Amino acid sequence: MSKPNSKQESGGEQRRLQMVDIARLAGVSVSTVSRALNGSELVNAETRQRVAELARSLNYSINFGARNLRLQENKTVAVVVPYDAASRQHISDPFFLSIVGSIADALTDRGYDMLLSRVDAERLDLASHWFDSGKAIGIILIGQWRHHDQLNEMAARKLPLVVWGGEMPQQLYCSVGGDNVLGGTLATRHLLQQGRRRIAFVGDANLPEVWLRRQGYAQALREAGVAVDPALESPAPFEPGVAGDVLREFCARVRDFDAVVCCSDVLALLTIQALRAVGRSVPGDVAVVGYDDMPLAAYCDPPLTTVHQPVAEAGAELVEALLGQMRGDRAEPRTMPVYLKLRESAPMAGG
Amino acid sequence: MSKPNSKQESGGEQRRLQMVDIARLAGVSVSTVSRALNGSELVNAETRQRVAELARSLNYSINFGARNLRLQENKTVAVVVPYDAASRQHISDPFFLSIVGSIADALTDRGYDMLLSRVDAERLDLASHWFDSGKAIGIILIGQWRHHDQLNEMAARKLPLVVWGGEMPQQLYCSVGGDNVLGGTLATRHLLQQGRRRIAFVGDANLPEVWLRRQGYAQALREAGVAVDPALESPAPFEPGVAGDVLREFCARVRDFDAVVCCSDVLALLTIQALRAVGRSVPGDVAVVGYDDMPLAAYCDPPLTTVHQPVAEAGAELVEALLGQMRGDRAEPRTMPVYLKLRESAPMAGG
DNA sequence: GTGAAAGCGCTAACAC
DNA sequence: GTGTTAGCGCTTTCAC
Repeated sequence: MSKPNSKQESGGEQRRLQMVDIARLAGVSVSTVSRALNGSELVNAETRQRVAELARSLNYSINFGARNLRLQENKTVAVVVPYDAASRQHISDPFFLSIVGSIADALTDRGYDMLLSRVDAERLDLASHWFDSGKAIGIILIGQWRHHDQLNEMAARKLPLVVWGGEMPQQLYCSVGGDNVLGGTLATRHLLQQGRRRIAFVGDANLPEVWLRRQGYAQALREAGVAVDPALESPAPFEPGVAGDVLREFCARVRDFDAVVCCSDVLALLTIQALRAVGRSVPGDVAVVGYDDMPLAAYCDPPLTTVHQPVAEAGAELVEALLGQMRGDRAEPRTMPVYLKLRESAPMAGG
Repeated sequence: MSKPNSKQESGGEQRRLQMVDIARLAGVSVSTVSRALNGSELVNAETRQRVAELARSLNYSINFGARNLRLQENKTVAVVVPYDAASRQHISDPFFLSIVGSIADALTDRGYDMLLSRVDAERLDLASHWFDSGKAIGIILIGQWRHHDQLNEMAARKLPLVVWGGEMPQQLYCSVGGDNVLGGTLATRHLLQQGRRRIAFVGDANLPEVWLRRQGYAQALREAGVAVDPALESPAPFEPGVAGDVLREFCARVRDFDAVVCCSDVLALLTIQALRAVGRSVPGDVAVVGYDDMPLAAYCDPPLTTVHQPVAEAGAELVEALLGQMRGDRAEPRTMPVYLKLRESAPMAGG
């Protein structure tokens, strides 16, 4: 036997209404209620109407747990944001947060629910839990971080998975992302056009997206006949705390550069602060290009020239890729266009 | 009869493992597997071990839908972010996004899952759907917006609900928020101390939090013997697009003020832009205080003096309030301390 | 210590 | 057109 619900209903706790209650009140069977509420043609229009009204007036809504169990279906997608376990940083980069918002919209539009969670960036594979436990029918992971390998394993397990990030060689999983190589190229080419020649690069190239952006950066330099100088690279991570330290040290030690390509707007802001701390002006002494074009980029000091990422479209694209995958489509990685947004930190008229 | 699962397993789709599979492989019954996996003392230690290992090696995780249905329990909380239906803006204010991150952490720490969704700010009551449908055991709503009344109704229905926002007169629901009156007072008092006398107020006082902040603002002015001048109030909403227009118009029309208290950091940035557009400097001509102390506030131009909200603690506080409520505690509103973070936009040494 | 069986709230054959 | 019934994957009494 079993009576999980048998504990006395305490105080004002409202017992959740169920179909049997509606059925009793409407004087029909539960099947009829079920059919009526699902708009089945099988049930008399008058009955259907009556049941629907009763349910609405009683504020009844169906128990989705039960429904999903019975139907073997689920309309929940897990969105997972990795975090740095070492620093235990909160989800805070405005770009990631914007992407999450965009996904929320896209899922809502398609009638899906969104389960938001975090996972240790060193154990991306743990995200599979959401699928294995049946809590979600698929997973959207925000960023590849350092574990391309884990992602490939997950894909090999046939996990419905889409990752925001760049397309890498030997990639089994489906990724959706901005065109990182192009972004790196656009940023660098713009600086070169303004007459800058000693261009630094800020970002941790262990991350696939950064690695791709650096390719674009190197390629633009080569096109212009400028040598790539490893001394001008600062592997700052995305976490603002650590990054600030790294950049202060870098700007204090290295001074022979006149421009910087940064891999996020937050990094650009931190770079600008570090430069000012050592008495260099932006864009006068050093032109700075950011990445992401976060909503606040236009209101910074100076307003940031930055590579615009298609955040608004990203949500829809990620969701479509996931749903497509579950319909059995080939999980082709997708790369979305990016463009350079010109503002003051690296203006048109060379500084 | 029923065979919802009968559709031929297509291609590589992995069928989800269930207890019966583990049971068969372990040569025991499902009951034993269930007990073993739940660490029941009733089952032989050796068997328990064996089953646990088998399950792990097969990547089995329990089906929570079924478990919850059977146990009449659910560890999912709905977090709902209202949006402006007119402008259909994305969730974008960094402050709200930070709060969501903070809640995500707090829920994870306590073993709860988070369902994130949006709701039309004019129909906050629709958030009750998550509870009514059994998808969530409680609701955390980010902001009261204009519908104190709807929130009261929801509370009257005994909905497990906690709202981020200010404590208002005749409030039936449980709110958790920063001390808005104090925030308004601190900001205003600081400006007065720097010798400013014509202090503008930017924010839509139809929103409870803004209304409370304005009380603090007015109170500080009165303390100092300065008259409150309605001409110095600009009811800019939180949406950056609309707010930008409102503020540009305001700054073009009204010029006899030397300081501004803004109800968010984003509004502060927009105000600074609008002031510059009409040739006024910050903090030289006008000192500006923001609200929220968003992560980027320190990196703006100029770095923002702002009222720091306890974002990191907010998540835990909201979650505790919700869980407490479900344990039957009185749903007392909670007000958390705030403080003024001094930076350049309204510095100490009067300007 | 373990298994058989009932039932959580719902849907969909299958009867009538 | 509507009711009866089985069963989705799990937990737990009850029997052994």
